[in-house]
Amino acid sequence: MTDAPRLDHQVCFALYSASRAATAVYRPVLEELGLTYPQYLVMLVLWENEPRGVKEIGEELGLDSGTLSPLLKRLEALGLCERRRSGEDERRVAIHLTPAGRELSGKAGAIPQRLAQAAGLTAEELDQLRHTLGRLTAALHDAH
Amino acid sequence: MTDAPRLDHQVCFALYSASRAATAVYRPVLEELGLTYPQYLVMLVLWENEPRGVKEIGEELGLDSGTLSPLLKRLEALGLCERRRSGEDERRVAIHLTPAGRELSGKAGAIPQRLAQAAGLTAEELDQLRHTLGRLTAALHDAH
DNA sequence: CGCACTTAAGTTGTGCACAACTTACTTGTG
DNA sequence: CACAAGTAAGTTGTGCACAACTTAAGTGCG
Repeated sequence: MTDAPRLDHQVCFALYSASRAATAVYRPVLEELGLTYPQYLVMLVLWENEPRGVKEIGEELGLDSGTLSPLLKRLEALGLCERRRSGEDERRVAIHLTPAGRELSGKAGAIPQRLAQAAGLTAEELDQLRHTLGRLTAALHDAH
Repeated sequence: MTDAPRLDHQVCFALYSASRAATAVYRPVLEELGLTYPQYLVMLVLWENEPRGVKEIGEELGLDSGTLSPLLKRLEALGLCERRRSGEDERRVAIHLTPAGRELSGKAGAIPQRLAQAAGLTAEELDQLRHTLGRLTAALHDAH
């Protein structure tokens, strides 16, 4: 057996480690806002455009209702959003931001710079990394 | 506000997405072995060298006893390892592989190639990605 | 020696991920 | 219209991650 299989494992482990390290950098900053990283991602989606259905949010983030339903209830309990049954389609739940939820966007503006500062990579390297990861994720999804 | 902060967020999200997509590719293969991805990582550490203390395994993988203690109990329940209190230092628990645990290494040998096939990247790109992720993870850890 | 300090592992509690399932609503087809 | 099929959201159960804490064993200094 060559060492090639070993290398591939390390790519997967490298992704797993880097992802956890990145969210660990975000954690103390997000804690000031009272958000977890997945909650922050949902807020980013809503800040971009709202109201949104649970399924739409899930498609943006690659999460299903099993993850999002309880998460959205927690955001509602924090007073950041409201869940309203759609009138046209009673199956849908439209997620609306509250004024407090909209306001949080301002406080969150400076957050992403923390990662850039902590990353130890140049802007070009970060850009290339993002691009490679995007291609990788798409290919992995195609592989089911 | 420029769009630079936005980009940085996307790097973090790209890591998060790629990591989940990669473990999703591993999942059905590991399911045949009855392992989850974190359990597989622990087995990789043990296949390399055993017995190991819980703390040593944790240092290799960046996990603490809060994660590893229950995980190791599940591996023990699967009959893959044994947890024995060390004689010299009664605080330590040495994790030994069972014959079944050692045998699983053979079945697991072909696993990492699946990711390579599904990745849609060249070997050089994977190698460079691994290297960049390693630098990134180290820098993020330095930033506490 | 005695006792504070440190360390290894485990426990508890919260919040994701994800599979599998349920419920309720909508849509398409005869 | 009726009803099978499809769809949106929620529920249940398992297994990580991680913070905060506990327990028990080793270490070092006065």
